[in-house]
Amino acid sequence: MISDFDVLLKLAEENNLKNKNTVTTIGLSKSLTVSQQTISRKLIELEKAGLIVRNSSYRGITFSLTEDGTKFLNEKFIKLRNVLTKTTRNSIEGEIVSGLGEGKYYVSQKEYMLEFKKKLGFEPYAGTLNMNVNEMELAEFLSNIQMVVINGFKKSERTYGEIYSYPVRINKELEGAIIIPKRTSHSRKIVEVIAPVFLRGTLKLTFGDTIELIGKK
Amino acid sequence: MISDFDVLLKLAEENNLKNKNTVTTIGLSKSLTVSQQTISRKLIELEKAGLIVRNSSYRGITFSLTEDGTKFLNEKFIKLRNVLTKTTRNSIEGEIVSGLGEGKYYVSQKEYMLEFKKKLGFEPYAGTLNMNVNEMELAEFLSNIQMVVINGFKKSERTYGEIYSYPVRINKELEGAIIIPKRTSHSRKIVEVIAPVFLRGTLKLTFGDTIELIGKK
DNA sequence: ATTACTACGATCCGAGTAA
DNA sequence: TTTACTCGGATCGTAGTAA
Repeated sequence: MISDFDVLLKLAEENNLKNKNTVTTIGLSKSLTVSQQTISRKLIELEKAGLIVRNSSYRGITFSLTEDGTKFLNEKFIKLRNVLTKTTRNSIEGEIVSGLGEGKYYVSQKEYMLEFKKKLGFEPYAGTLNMNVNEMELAEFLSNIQMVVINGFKKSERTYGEIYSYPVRINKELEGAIIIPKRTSHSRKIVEVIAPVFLRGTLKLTFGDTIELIGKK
Repeated sequence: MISDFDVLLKLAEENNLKNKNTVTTIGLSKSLTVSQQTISRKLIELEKAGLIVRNSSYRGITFSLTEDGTKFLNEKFIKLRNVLTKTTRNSIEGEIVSGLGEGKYYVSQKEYMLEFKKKLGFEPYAGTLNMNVNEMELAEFLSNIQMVVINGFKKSERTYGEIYSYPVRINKELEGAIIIPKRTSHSRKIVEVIAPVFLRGTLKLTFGDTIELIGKK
Protein backbone atom coordinates (compact mmCIF):
# COMPACT_ATOMS: atom_id res chain seq x y z
CA MET A 1 0.00 0.00 0.00
CA ILE A 2 1.59 3.21 -1.14
CA SER A 3 0.78 6.58 0.42
CA ASP A 4 0.56 10.12 -0.88
CA PHE A 5 3.54 10.90 1.28
CA ASP A 6 5.70 8.25 -0.37
CA VAL A 7 4.90 9.47 -3.85
CA LEU A 8 5.24 13.14 -3.03
CA LEU A 9 8.59 12.60 -1.33
CA LYS A 10 9.86 10.68 -4.31
CA LEU A 11 8.70 13.44 -6.64
CA ALA A 12 10.46 16.02 -4.51
CA GLU A 13 13.63 13.95 -4.62
CA GLU A 14 13.46 13.60 -8.39
CA ASN A 15 12.85 17.29 -8.68
CA ASN A 16 15.99 18.01 -6.70
CA LEU A 17 18.42 15.55 -8.17
CA LYS A 18 17.90 16.72 -11.66
CA ASN A 19 16.92 20.24 -12.40
CA LYS A 20 14.32 18.93 -14.76
CA ASN A 21 10.88 18.15 -13.48
CA THR A 22 10.20 15.41 -15.97
CA VAL A 23 9.50 11.90 -14.82
CA THR A 24 7.82 8.83 -16.26
CA THR A 25 5.24 6.76 -14.44
CA ILE A 26 7.30 3.69 -15.35
CA GLY A 27 10.42 5.10 -13.74
CA LEU A 28 8.55 6.04 -10.59
CA SER A 29 6.82 2.69 -10.47
CA LYS A 30 10.18 0.92 -10.43
CA SER A 31 11.73 3.03 -7.70
CA LEU A 32 8.60 2.75 -5.57
CA THR A 33 7.94 -0.91 -6.45
CA VAL A 34 4.36 -0.50 -7.52
CA SER A 35 2.76 -0.74 -10.93
CA GLN A 36 2.84 1.93 -13.60
CA GLN A 37 -0.93 2.11 -13.38
CA THR A 38 -0.89 2.83 -9.68
CA ILE A 39 1.61 5.66 -10.11
CA SER A 40 -0.47 7.12 -12.89
CA ARG A 41 -3.53 7.08 -10.69
CA LYS A 42 -1.62 8.45 -7.68
CA LEU A 43 -0.30 11.41 -9.64
CA ILE A 44 -3.81 12.24 -10.78
CA GLU A 45 -4.99 12.06 -7.18
CA LEU A 46 -2.14 14.27 -5.97
CA GLU A 47 -3.09 16.85 -8.54
CA LYS A 48 -6.74 16.72 -7.52
CA ALA A 49 -5.65 17.18 -3.92
CA GLY A 50 -3.75 20.32 -4.95
CA LEU A 51 -0.34 19.00 -3.95
CA ILE A 52 1.21 19.05 -7.41
CA VAL A 53 0.56 20.53 -10.83
CA ARG A 54 1.07 18.17 -13.69
CA ASN A 55 1.30 18.03 -17.44
CA SER A 56 1.37 14.66 -19.11
CA SER A 57 2.13 13.58 -22.63
CA TYR A 58 3.37 10.51 -24.43
CA ARG A 59 6.88 11.67 -23.54
CA GLY A 60 6.46 11.70 -19.79
CA ILE A 61 5.11 13.92 -17.07
CA THR A 62 6.32 17.37 -16.18
CA PHE A 63 5.29 18.50 -12.75
CA SER A 64 6.03 20.73 -9.82
CA LEU A 65 5.02 20.73 -6.20
CA THR A 66 2.51 23.37 -5.22
CA GLU A 67 2.87 25.45 -2.08
CA ASP A 68 0.50 23.06 -0.34
CA GLY A 69 2.59 20.14 -1.52
CA THR A 70 5.75 21.60 -0.03
CA LYS A 71 3.86 22.49 3.11
CA PHE A 72 2.66 18.91 3.41
CA LEU A 73 6.24 17.63 3.35
CA ASN A 74 7.44 20.36 5.64
CA GLU A 75 4.90 19.49 8.30
CA LYS A 76 6.04 15.88 8.30
CA PHE A 77 9.63 17.06 8.48
CA ILE A 78 8.97 19.17 11.52
CA LYS A 79 7.13 16.41 13.32
CA LEU A 80 9.97 14.02 12.62
CA ARG A 81 12.48 16.58 13.75
CA ASN A 82 10.68 17.13 17.03
CA VAL A 83 10.47 13.42 17.62
CA LEU A 84 13.97 12.43 16.56
CA THR A 85 15.99 15.25 18.06
CA LYS A 86 15.95 16.05 21.72
CA THR A 87 16.49 19.74 21.32
CA THR A 88 13.40 21.55 20.24
CA ARG A 89 13.37 25.07 18.99
CA ASN A 90 11.83 27.39 21.56
CA SER A 91 13.27 30.64 20.33
CA ILE A 92 13.64 32.47 17.04
CA GLU A 93 15.47 35.55 15.89
CA GLY A 94 14.40 37.94 13.20
CA GLU A 95 15.04 41.31 11.73
CA ILE A 96 12.62 44.17 12.15
CA VAL A 97 11.24 45.39 8.86
CA SER A 98 8.86 48.19 8.01
CA GLY A 99 5.30 47.09 8.00
CA LEU A 100 2.84 46.91 5.22
CA GLY A 101 1.10 44.30 7.30
CA GLU A 102 -2.57 43.66 7.58
CA GLY A 103 -2.10 43.02 11.29
CA LYS A 104 -2.54 46.64 12.26
CA TYR A 105 -5.95 46.61 10.66
CA TYR A 106 -6.93 43.54 12.62
CA VAL A 107 -5.82 44.75 16.01
CA SER A 108 -7.74 47.96 15.41
CA GLN A 109 -11.02 46.04 15.30
CA LYS A 110 -12.85 46.20 18.61
CA GLU A 111 -14.11 42.62 18.32
CA TYR A 112 -10.64 41.16 17.88
CA MET A 113 -9.31 43.42 20.60
CA LEU A 114 -11.76 42.00 23.13
CA GLU A 115 -10.81 38.46 22.15
CA PHE A 116 -7.12 39.21 22.47
CA LYS A 117 -7.63 40.66 25.91
CA LYS A 118 -9.72 37.71 27.04
CA LYS A 119 -7.54 34.95 25.64
CA LEU A 120 -4.01 36.36 25.73
CA GLY A 121 -4.40 38.40 28.88
CA PHE A 122 -3.45 41.75 27.42
CA GLU A 123 -4.97 44.47 25.30
CA PRO A 124 -2.69 44.91 22.30
CA TYR A 125 -1.28 48.23 21.17
CA ALA A 126 -3.03 49.17 17.91
CA GLY A 127 -0.12 48.28 15.66
CA THR A 128 2.17 45.38 14.93
CA LEU A 129 5.88 44.81 14.75
CA ASN A 130 6.90 43.21 11.46
CA MET A 131 9.67 40.73 11.64
CA ASN A 132 11.63 38.92 8.95
CA VAL A 133 12.30 35.29 9.85
CA ASN A 134 13.54 32.08 8.32
CA GLU A 135 10.51 30.13 7.18
CA MET A 136 11.65 26.76 8.33
CA GLU A 137 12.76 28.07 11.70
CA LEU A 138 9.39 29.74 12.07
CA ALA A 139 7.52 26.54 11.37
CA GLU A 140 9.60 24.69 13.94
CA PHE A 141 9.22 27.46 16.47
CA LEU A 142 5.45 27.68 16.10
CA SER A 143 5.03 23.93 16.32
CA ASN A 144 6.29 24.10 19.91
CA ILE A 145 3.91 26.79 21.08
CA GLN A 146 0.34 26.18 22.17
CA MET A 147 -1.73 28.08 19.63
CA VAL A 148 -4.57 30.32 20.86
CA VAL A 149 -7.44 30.74 18.42
CA ILE A 150 -8.94 34.22 18.19
CA ASN A 151 -12.50 33.95 16.90
CA GLY A 152 -13.68 35.78 13.82
CA PHE A 153 -16.88 37.76 13.40
CA LYS A 154 -19.12 39.50 10.90
CA LYS A 155 -19.59 43.23 10.67
CA SER A 156 -21.46 45.23 8.03
CA GLU A 157 -21.48 42.33 5.56
CA ARG A 158 -17.77 41.69 5.82
CA THR A 159 -16.47 38.49 7.34
CA TYR A 160 -13.45 38.69 9.61
CA GLY A 161 -11.79 35.30 9.91
CA GLU A 162 -10.12 33.49 12.74
CA ILE A 163 -6.65 34.54 13.82
CA TYR A 164 -4.12 32.10 15.19
CA SER A 165 -2.02 33.61 17.95
CA TYR A 166 1.13 32.23 19.56
CA PRO A 167 2.17 33.70 22.93
CA VAL A 168 5.84 34.68 23.08
CA ARG A 169 8.26 36.60 25.25
CA ILE A 170 10.05 39.39 23.41
CA ASN A 171 13.76 40.07 24.06
CA LYS A 172 13.32 38.42 27.46
CA GLU A 173 11.44 41.51 28.61
CA LEU A 174 7.93 41.78 27.28
CA GLU A 175 4.92 39.58 26.72
CA GLY A 176 3.38 39.44 23.29
CA ALA A 177 2.15 37.14 20.54
CA ILE A 178 2.72 36.27 16.93
CA ILE A 179 -0.52 36.56 14.98
CA ILE A 180 -1.29 34.74 11.75
CA PRO A 181 -4.68 34.94 9.98
CA LYS A 182 -6.16 31.48 9.51
CA ARG A 183 -6.89 31.91 5.82
CA THR A 184 -3.24 32.57 5.01
CA SER A 185 -2.19 29.26 3.56
CA HIS A 186 1.22 30.12 2.18
CA SER A 187 4.31 29.97 4.32
CA ARG A 188 5.60 33.30 5.50
CA LYS A 189 8.87 35.11 5.73
CA ILE A 190 7.40 38.03 7.58
CA VAL A 191 5.39 37.66 10.76
CA GLU A 192 3.59 40.21 12.84
CA VAL A 193 4.01 40.56 16.57
CA ILE A 194 1.60 42.23 18.94
CA ALA A 195 2.16 43.35 22.51
CA PRO A 196 0.45 45.57 25.11
CA VAL A 197 2.86 48.39 24.23
CA PHE A 198 4.38 50.08 21.18
CA LEU A 199 7.30 47.70 20.80
CA ARG A 200 9.59 49.78 18.61
CA GLY A 201 9.33 52.59 21.13
CA THR A 202 9.55 50.60 24.31
CA LEU A 203 12.48 48.48 23.17
CA LYS A 204 14.15 51.39 21.34
CA LEU A 205 14.36 49.48 18.07
CA THR A 206 14.95 50.62 14.53
CA PHE A 207 14.45 48.79 11.27
CA GLY A 208 17.20 46.26 10.71
CA ASP A 209 17.60 45.46 14.39
CA THR A 210 17.34 41.86 15.47
CA ILE A 211 14.92 40.71 18.14
CA GLU A 212 14.46 37.38 19.81
CA LEU A 213 11.18 35.67 20.56
CA ILE A 214 10.93 32.87 23.08
CA GLY A 215 7.95 30.53 23.00
CA LYS A 216 5.74 30.47 26.06
CA LYS A 217 4.52 27.26 27.67
CA MET B 1 -6.03 5.21 3.55
CA ILE B 2 -3.62 5.32 6.46
CA SER B 3 0.01 4.32 6.11
CA ASP B 4 2.51 2.64 8.40
CA PHE B 5 4.40 5.91 8.41
CA ASP B 6 1.43 7.86 9.73
CA VAL B 7 0.82 5.45 12.56
CA LEU B 8 4.46 5.07 13.48
CA LEU B 9 4.99 8.81 13.51
CA LYS B 10 1.98 9.28 15.75
CA LEU B 11 3.25 6.60 18.11
CA ALA B 12 6.64 8.29 18.22
CA GLU B 13 4.99 11.60 18.98
CA GLU B 14 2.94 10.01 21.75
CA ASN B 15 5.90 8.73 23.66
CA ASN B 16 8.54 11.07 22.25
CA LEU B 17 10.86 8.09 22.02
CA LYS B 18 10.84 7.35 25.72
CA ASN B 19 11.27 3.72 26.53
CA LYS B 20 7.70 2.73 27.18
CA ASN B 21 4.38 4.38 26.99
CA THR B 22 0.72 3.55 27.07
CA VAL B 23 -1.82 4.48 24.45
CA THR B 24 -5.32 3.32 23.58
CA THR B 25 -6.49 2.33 20.13
CA ILE B 26 -9.47 4.62 20.65
CA GLY B 27 -7.26 7.60 21.40
CA LEU B 28 -5.09 6.95 18.36
CA SER B 29 -8.13 6.41 16.17
CA LYS B 30 -9.42 9.85 17.09
CA SER B 31 -6.19 11.69 16.43
CA LEU B 32 -5.68 9.88 13.12
CA THR B 33 -9.38 9.97 12.14
CA VAL B 34 -9.76 6.28 11.46
CA SER B 35 -11.65 3.61 13.32
CA GLN B 36 -10.51 1.91 16.49
CA GLN B 37 -10.49 -1.40 14.61
CA THR B 38 -8.15 -0.09 11.94
CA ILE B 39 -5.67 1.13 14.52
CA SER B 40 -5.83 -2.19 16.27
CA ARG B 41 -5.01 -4.01 13.05
CA LYS B 42 -2.30 -1.51 12.10
CA LEU B 43 -0.52 -1.95 15.42
CA ILE B 44 -0.56 -5.71 14.96
CA GLU B 45 0.88 -5.27 11.47
CA LEU B 46 3.58 -2.89 12.71
CA GLU B 47 4.58 -5.46 15.29
CA LYS B 48 4.72 -8.23 12.68
CA ALA B 49 6.87 -5.96 10.52
CA GLY B 50 9.27 -5.56 13.44
CA LEU B 51 8.80 -1.82 13.79
CA ILE B 52 7.33 -1.84 17.30
CA VAL B 53 6.99 -4.17 20.25
CA ARG B 54 3.61 -4.20 21.87
CA ASN B 55 1.77 -5.43 24.91
CA SER B 56 -1.97 -5.07 24.98
CA SER B 57 -4.50 -5.46 27.76
CA TYR B 58 -7.95 -4.21 28.59
CA ARG B 59 -6.30 -1.10 29.97
CA GLY B 60 -4.56 -0.05 26.80
CA ILE B 61 -1.41 -0.81 24.86
CA THR B 62 2.11 -0.38 26.06
CA PHE B 63 4.61 -0.25 23.25
CA SER B 64 7.98 0.96 22.16
CA LEU B 65 9.63 1.50 18.82
CA THR B 66 12.24 -1.04 17.85
CA GLU B 67 15.57 -0.05 16.34
CA ASP B 68 14.10 -0.75 12.93
CA GLY B 69 11.12 1.43 13.74
CA THR B 70 13.31 4.38 14.68
CA LYS B 71 15.48 3.73 11.64
CA PHE B 72 12.40 3.79 9.43
CA LEU B 73 11.47 7.25 10.69
CA ASN B 74 15.04 8.48 10.55
CA GLU B 75 15.39 7.55 6.90
CA LYS B 76 12.30 9.54 6.02
CA PHE B 77 13.62 12.44 8.06
CA ILE B 78 16.93 12.51 6.21
CA LYS B 79 15.26 12.34 2.83
CA LEU B 80 12.99 15.21 3.79
CA ARG B 81 15.88 17.24 5.12
CA ASN B 82 17.83 16.78 1.90
CA VAL B 83 14.85 17.75 -0.19
CA LEU B 84 13.64 20.69 1.88
CA THR B 85 16.94 22.32 2.72
CA LYS B 86 18.23 22.07 -0.82
CA THR B 87 15.33 24.02 -2.15
CA THR B 88 15.39 26.64 0.57
CA ARG B 89 18.87 27.70 1.50
CA ASN B 90 21.63 28.66 -0.89
CA SER B 91 22.56 31.88 0.80
CA ILE B 92 23.31 33.08 4.29
CA GLU B 93 23.67 36.44 5.95
CA GLY B 94 25.89 37.33 8.85
CA GLU B 95 27.34 40.19 10.78
CA ILE B 96 30.98 41.12 10.56
CA VAL B 97 32.77 40.82 13.86
CA SER B 98 36.32 41.54 14.88
CA GLY B 99 38.55 38.56 14.43
CA LEU B 100 40.41 36.59 16.97
CA GLY B 101 40.29 33.75 14.50
CA GLU B 102 42.92 31.18 13.80
CA GLY B 103 42.25 31.54 10.09
CA LYS B 104 44.76 34.30 9.61
CA TYR B 105 47.45 32.02 10.91
CA TYR B 106 46.47 29.31 8.45
CA VAL B 107 46.33 31.45 5.35
CA SER B 108 49.77 32.78 6.23
CA GLN B 109 51.26 29.31 5.85
CA LYS B 110 52.89 28.86 2.46
CA GLU B 111 51.80 25.22 2.17
CA TYR B 112 48.13 26.02 2.69
CA MET B 113 48.41 29.02 0.41
CA LEU B 114 49.58 26.85 -2.48
CA GLU B 115 46.73 24.43 -1.89
CA PHE B 116 44.18 27.23 -1.84
CA LYS B 117 45.48 28.58 -5.10
CA LYS B 118 45.45 25.18 -6.74
CA LYS B 119 42.04 24.06 -5.55
CA LEU B 120 40.02 27.25 -5.18
CA GLY B 121 41.58 29.13 -8.07
CA PHE B 122 42.76 32.14 -6.11
CA GLU B 123 45.57 33.09 -3.78
CA PRO B 124 43.94 34.33 -0.60
CA TYR B 125 44.75 37.63 1.06
CA ALA B 126 46.66 36.88 4.26
CA GLY B 127 43.77 37.52 6.60
CA THR B 128 40.19 36.43 7.15
CA LEU B 129 36.86 38.10 7.53
CA ASN B 130 35.05 36.93 10.65
CA MET B 131 31.33 36.59 10.38
CA ASN B 132 28.67 35.87 12.96
CA VAL B 133 26.01 33.49 11.65
CA ASN B 134 23.09 31.43 12.87
CA GLU B 135 24.39 27.92 13.52
CA MET B 136 21.46 26.09 12.04
CA GLU B 137 21.41 28.30 8.97
CA LEU B 138 25.10 27.67 8.54
CA ALA B 139 24.65 23.90 8.70
CA GLU B 140 21.92 24.07 6.08
CA PHE B 141 23.94 26.41 3.91
CA LEU B 142 27.12 24.36 3.99
CA SER B 143 25.28 21.13 3.24
CA ASN B 144 24.45 22.58 -0.16
CA ILE B 145 27.96 23.53 -1.17
CA GLN B 146 30.49 21.13 -2.62
CA MET B 147 33.24 21.07 -0.02
CA VAL B 148 36.85 21.40 -1.18
CA VAL B 149 39.40 19.69 1.06
CA ILE B 150 42.67 21.55 1.61
CA ASN B 151 45.35 19.05 2.56
CA GLY B 152 47.34 19.37 5.76
CA PHE B 153 51.11 18.98 6.17
CA LYS B 154 53.88 18.67 8.71
CA LYS B 155 56.48 21.34 9.40
CA SER B 156 59.14 21.39 12.13
CA GLU B 157 57.38 18.71 14.16
CA ARG B 158 54.03 20.43 14.13
CA THR B 159 51.09 18.89 12.31
CA TYR B 160 48.81 21.17 10.32
CA GLY B 161 45.47 19.48 9.73
CA GLU B 162 43.09 19.46 6.81
CA ILE B 163 40.93 22.49 6.16
CA TYR B 164 37.48 22.23 4.68
CA SER B 165 36.69 25.07 2.32
CA TYR B 166 33.33 26.03 0.81
CA PRO B 167 33.39 28.31 -2.26
CA VAL B 168 30.99 31.24 -2.00
CA ARG B 169 30.18 34.49 -3.70
CA ILE B 170 30.35 37.51 -1.40
CA ASN B 171 27.78 40.30 -1.65
CA LYS B 172 27.20 39.22 -5.26
CA GLU B 173 30.55 40.76 -6.17
CA LEU B 174 33.55 38.74 -5.09
CA GLU B 175 34.67 35.15 -5.05
CA GLY B 176 35.79 33.63 -1.79
CA ALA B 177 35.39 30.68 0.53
CA ILE B 178 34.38 29.77 4.04
CA ILE B 179 37.16 27.85 5.75
CA ILE B 180 36.67 25.46 8.66
CA PRO B 181 39.50 23.40 10.14
CA LYS B 182 38.67 19.71 10.04
CA ARG B 183 39.45 19.05 13.68
CA THR B 184 36.92 21.60 14.86
CA SER B 185 34.07 19.36 15.84
CA HIS B 186 31.74 21.74 17.64
CA SER B 187 29.19 23.79 15.74
CA ARG B 188 30.19 27.35 15.19
CA LYS B 189 28.60 30.74 15.46
CA ILE B 190 31.55 32.50 13.86
CA VAL B 191 32.97 31.50 10.50
CA GLU B 192 35.96 32.82 8.64
CA VAL B 193 35.86 33.91 5.03
CA ILE B 194 38.85 34.17 2.72
CA ALA B 195 39.09 35.96 -0.63
CA PRO B 196 41.81 37.11 -3.03
CA VAL B 197 41.52 40.63 -1.61
CA PHE B 198 41.25 42.39 1.74
CA LEU B 199 37.48 42.14 2.03
CA ARG B 200 36.83 44.82 4.63
CA GLY B 201 38.72 47.30 2.49
CA THR B 202 37.41 46.31 -0.92
CA LEU B 203 33.78 46.14 0.16
CA LYS B 204 34.12 49.15 2.50
CA LEU B 205 32.79 47.28 5.49
CA THR B 206 32.94 48.00 9.18
CA PHE B 207 32.24 45.76 12.14
CA GLY B 208 28.51 45.28 12.59
CA ASP B 209 27.76 45.40 8.87
CA THR B 210 25.86 42.53 7.32
CA ILE B 211 27.17 40.60 4.34
CA GLU B 212 25.61 37.91 2.23
CA LEU B 213 27.24 34.74 1.04
CA ILE B 214 25.80 32.72 -1.83
CA GLY B 215 26.83 29.12 -2.28
CA LYS B 216 28.65 28.23 -5.48
CA LYS B 217 27.89 25.18 -7.60
C1' DA C 1 -13.00 0.12 30.36
C1' DT C 2 -10.28 -2.06 26.94
C1' DT C 3 -8.49 -5.13 22.50
C1' DA C 4 -9.34 -7.52 18.47
C1' DC C 5 -12.06 -11.02 15.82
C1' DT C 6 -15.52 -11.74 11.89
C1' DA C 7 -17.96 -10.23 8.02
C1' DC C 8 -18.83 -7.44 4.29
C1' DG C 9 -19.02 -3.20 1.65
C1' DA C 10 -15.63 0.13 -0.03
C1' DT C 11 -11.44 0.97 -1.97
C1' DC C 12 -7.13 -0.14 -4.07
C1' DC C 13 -3.95 -2.62 -7.24
C1' DG C 14 -2.43 -4.02 -11.56
C1' DA C 15 -3.07 -6.81 -16.16
C1' DG C 16 -4.80 -5.79 -20.42
C1' DT C 17 -5.17 -2.42 -23.58
C1' DA C 18 -6.58 2.06 -26.20
C1' DA C 19 -4.81 6.33 -27.75
C1' DT D 1 7.64 4.92 -26.68
C1' DT D 2 4.24 7.25 -23.41
C1' DT D 3 -0.36 7.95 -20.19
C1' DA D 4 -4.40 6.32 -18.34
C1' DC D 5 -8.82 3.78 -18.81
C1' DT D 6 -11.64 -0.62 -17.48
C1' DC D 7 -12.50 -4.23 -14.51
C1' DG D 8 -11.79 -8.40 -11.72
C1' DG D 9 -9.44 -9.90 -7.71
C1' DA D 10 -7.09 -8.45 -3.52
C1' DT D 11 -6.88 -5.68 0.33
C1' DC D 12 -8.59 -2.23 3.47
C1' DG D 13 -11.86 -0.05 6.77
C1' DT D 14 -15.37 -0.38 10.04
C1' DA D 15 -19.87 -2.06 12.37
C1' DG D 16 -21.01 -5.50 15.39
C1' DT D 17 -19.54 -7.93 19.04
C1' DA D 18 -16.88 -11.39 22.18
C1' DA D 19 -13.68 -11.53 25.80
